[in-house]
Amino acid sequence: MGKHVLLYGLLCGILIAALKLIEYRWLMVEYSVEIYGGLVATVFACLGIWIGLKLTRPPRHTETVVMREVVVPAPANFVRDEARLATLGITPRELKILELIAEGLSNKEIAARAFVSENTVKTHSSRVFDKLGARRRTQAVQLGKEFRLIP
Amino acid sequence: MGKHVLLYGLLCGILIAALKLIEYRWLMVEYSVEIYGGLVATVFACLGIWIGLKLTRPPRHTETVVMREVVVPAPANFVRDEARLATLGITPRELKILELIAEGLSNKEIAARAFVSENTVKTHSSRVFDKLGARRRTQAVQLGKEFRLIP
DNA sequence: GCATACATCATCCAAAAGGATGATTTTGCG
DNA sequence: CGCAAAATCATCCTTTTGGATGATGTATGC
Repeated sequence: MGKHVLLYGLLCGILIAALKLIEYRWLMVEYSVEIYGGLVATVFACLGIWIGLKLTRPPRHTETVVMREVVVPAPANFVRDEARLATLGITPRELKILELIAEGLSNKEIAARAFVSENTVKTHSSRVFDKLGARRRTQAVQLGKEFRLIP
Repeated sequence: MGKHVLLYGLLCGILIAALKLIEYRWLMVEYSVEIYGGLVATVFACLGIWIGLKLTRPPRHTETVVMREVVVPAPANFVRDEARLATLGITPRELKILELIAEGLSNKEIAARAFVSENTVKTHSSRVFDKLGARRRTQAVQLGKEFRLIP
């Protein structure tokens, strides 16, 4: 900011000098005042715009640490779309796996939690991906939420 | 915007009239040119600042509404938790990547959509995983939603 | 001028995920 | 009982993802 003020001062100085010069040369000429005024007006308008822009540029990192604990908008009113579930032909086990995937668990963790082998988890997830038309687990989660199969 | 231009024109008109008046009254007085110039400079500088501020003020409704057939579980009233974003130190770019991950895109697809290399996407995602405390992208999405960083 | 933050890209390596396929066991139902 | 759907597990192979680290360029702040 200090640099800007300095620059501003310098510019003003140069301007004043320039104006003095113009003044001495053109003061006698007709319409000199109008030209002079116009010049001053233009230059200062530009300068003003520049300053305005500088002033409003927000500082990059003004850490306004305001802790604000907000309860997550829990999907309390979640109702599973059983119809869609049926039309897609997704089995209960596959849905369970999808839910666990949505919780951000790895296949290994899901296997541990569901008391099955990791291979089984992979089979279920592959099937559910097929049925959802997903190619990745993140996509499966996205689609699962869209279809209201998982909260 | 049109309103602003009109207002600007009107102001200029009034100003010119005022200047004419001043001119006729004070042109004879000594130092009149200096005073005149100073006045013009001040007024136009203020005007410039005002215009600069107007220009940088983000317009209220720049967002182009694009209809999407995807009707996700109505996050109609989603408000990003900027405070949390700041405390976690997640940068805009990282947030963008997180959003694209949540849409179920692969790193390659994200790279294509964000016009960067896949390596860059991986860097951003790694950073955002670190900051979120996630080990997988599904987990990152889950946490991102919990923290209200993404819809 | 120098330190910092941010964004960008790269390389190497390991772990996880995904696709294809086949086999075995459970379970529900006519 | 016998069948079919569902669930379970495995193997092989490819792709994706994640971790660690370093380099470069560009702003910005002090």
